[in-house]
Amino acid sequence: MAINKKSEFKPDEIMLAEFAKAISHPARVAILKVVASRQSCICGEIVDVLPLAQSTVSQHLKELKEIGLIDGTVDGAKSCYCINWSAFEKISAIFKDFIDRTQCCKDKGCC
Amino acid sequence: MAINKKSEFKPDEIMLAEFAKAISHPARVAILKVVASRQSCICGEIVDVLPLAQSTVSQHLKELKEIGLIDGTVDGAKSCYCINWSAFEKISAIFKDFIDRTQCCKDKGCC
DNA sequence: AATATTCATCGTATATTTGCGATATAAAAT
DNA sequence: ATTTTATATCGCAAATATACGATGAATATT
Repeated sequence: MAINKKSEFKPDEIMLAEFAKAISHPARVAILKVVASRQSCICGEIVDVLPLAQSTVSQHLKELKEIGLIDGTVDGAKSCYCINWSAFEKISAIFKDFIDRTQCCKDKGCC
Repeated sequence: MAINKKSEFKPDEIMLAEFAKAISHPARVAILKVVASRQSCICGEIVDVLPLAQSTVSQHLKELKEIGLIDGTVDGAKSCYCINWSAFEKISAIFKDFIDRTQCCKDKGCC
């Protein structure tokens, strides 16, 4: 590949693609659902309900944390994760905006 | 990796992840925007506005076609692409449903 | 008929992702 | 003090994704 062309696109296109990538693996979708439904939970609880090794789950958690969708705080020997709701809302808005703007092309025949 | 664990997740989690993957690259986001804004357009027009080689664009178009987001029809020597609106709406609904269901965890403290 | 245009596909190189076991670290329990 | 528990990180292997040039097939132009 040699060169990474991603940076040559528009900032909003890059941002949307990055957020989409964050939920582009069923494990991360599942993790978000578990964390959201329990308000907060420790890593071990997530490992228990996923068909993945602890180290793999930890890696997915790290990715979700890096994109900002979840927060992780150390609680003794445990790590407690929860949804970062303000980030979640911002990302949701970007998704909905993309959908609406695209949809508008169908309805109005313009953009 | 040896084993692909994706299939061990729930169907709706797999579906959401697949759709997210379809827009997880800025090139594909850009392609969708171009195709939608012009109602339909030929491959060459997309190549003209993207910083990618023709073969690379063709590959991204193929991915979008495989997930169903766009339709492609041969028009002489040219290939004409357009948004598959019914697929787009279905996918939009899946995204919005995920967002709403997650959001509900914040508001109601349950799921 | 010969040439040019348009585009999909193939082959290839490189980068990234996915997944796991092993290990390290820190806290908790014994 | 030792052992157990919880989790992050490292190192590795395999799978996927990204990107391009070359080629082929089909249509269009000359």
